[in-house]
Amino acid sequence: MRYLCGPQPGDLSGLDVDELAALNAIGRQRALAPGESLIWEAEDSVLVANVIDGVLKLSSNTEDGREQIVGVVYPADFIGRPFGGANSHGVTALTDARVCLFNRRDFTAFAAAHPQLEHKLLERTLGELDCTRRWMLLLGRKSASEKIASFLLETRDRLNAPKGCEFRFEDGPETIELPFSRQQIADILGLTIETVSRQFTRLKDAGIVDLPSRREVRILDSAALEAEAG
Amino acid sequence: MRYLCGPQPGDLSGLDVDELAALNAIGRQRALAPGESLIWEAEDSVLVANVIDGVLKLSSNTEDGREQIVGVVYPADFIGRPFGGANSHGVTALTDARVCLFNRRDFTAFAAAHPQLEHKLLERTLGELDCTRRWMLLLGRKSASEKIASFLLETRDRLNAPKGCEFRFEDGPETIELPFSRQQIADILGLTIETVSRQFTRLKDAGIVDLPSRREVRILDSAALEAEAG
DNA sequence: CGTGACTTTGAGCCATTTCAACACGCGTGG
DNA sequence: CCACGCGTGTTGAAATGGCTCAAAGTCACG
Repeated sequence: MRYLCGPQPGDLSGLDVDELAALNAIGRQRALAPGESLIWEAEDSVLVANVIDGVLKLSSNTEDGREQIVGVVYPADFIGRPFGGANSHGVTALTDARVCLFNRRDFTAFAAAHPQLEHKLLERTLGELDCTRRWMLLLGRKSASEKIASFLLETRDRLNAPKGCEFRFEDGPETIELPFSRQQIADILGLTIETVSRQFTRLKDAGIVDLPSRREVRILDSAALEAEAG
Repeated sequence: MRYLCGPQPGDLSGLDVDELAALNAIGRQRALAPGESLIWEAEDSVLVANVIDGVLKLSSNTEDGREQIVGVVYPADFIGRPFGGANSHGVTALTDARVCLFNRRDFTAFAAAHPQLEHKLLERTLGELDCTRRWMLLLGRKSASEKIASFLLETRDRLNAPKGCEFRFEDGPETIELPFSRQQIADILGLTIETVSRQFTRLKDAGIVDLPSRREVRILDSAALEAEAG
């Protein structure tokens, strides 16, 4: 069960090599430091971007400052609204990141010339919609412990996503390096930072995970985690 | 602010009339009674459907029976996974409904022949993704009273969606006819049925709404509702 | 080392859930 | 026409999971 959205079957890497090169040619690259936001400037300025490297969050906020992270994007993911309306979510780098920006005019023209791209984008977007909807079950109906367990499993799978074709026959204790602070985990799961912290120490005390450092989690008993995930 | 997803700018009604007719020709119509589910049968059987009439829910469930409604679809909305993977959510009629079903083979062929359709579908899907993400803020971060207020405003807007081009200059007390039971409202908002009920009577006691019957809500003070929506 | 940001831990509280009883509306059948 | 039963909704009282507030602990970095 995957929630946070990663490379889908309709990954853009499925594009022709020369198409990809052409696409990159019309974009300009930009580096982001952790905490830095991509602001969608003027109307016909930057509207779409492709993540080259790093991890970014999409977030939604209430007027009084509460935040909900509504998506986490990894390399090869697309962000932005290719067509139509104003952009609706903040986009902020969680790690050092590089993105490739396109302005609307160029991107629209490119899409028109390459129906293949639109098709891939559609497949990708449908996949993300599915992921996002699954995540709603977690937000609306799961307890704190279920949320944490689901989150850890999800993040492990996401970070282990096959980059090449390495298969992983052995899955003993795996250490995952979280690109998130406790506060960000709380904002992903709809919890408070204290609850996240308490759940982590509970899992550690139960021998289900080990916490070598603030940003590392070593899963010792993934069966137990899966049982907790609900 | 709109959450539940309705006709987007990329509404399929933007298709040519003859294209729409051709699309309808390759589908078969099916009627559903309230509570009846659309099951996605064999691999290359029904995979996509277009809502003609009625209201349906998309829902996600935990193994132990908790449910979260992850989307509500109205006439002219599309449901299903046009390409790739297994369908991930249950689809159940909330009212009497009619849908137009397509099997994958036909639909894929049609899409290939009509790039316009894919484009519209992409716009539509991007819009739904935005709506769904906004809904996550509600699920993860809002209190029961904020959820209820948001829900009522959202449902009012959705049910009042312009069918023709009638503008509504006067917006005095409006009665909305909910296509949802209390339990379904709870499953949309990630609450219990009791909490939903209590919030409704609180709003009634405060003079913000009137409740002529179980399925009707008359909004008396929409400003107050908006203030509560967070 | 010292400073500041982040994290953990504790204690009390409160919103929502849980559990349980009751009310309403409506169709069926006596 | 009324009695009955059943699904649905409401109301109450008690329990509780997660939140809030507060303080102490860690770590990275100058």
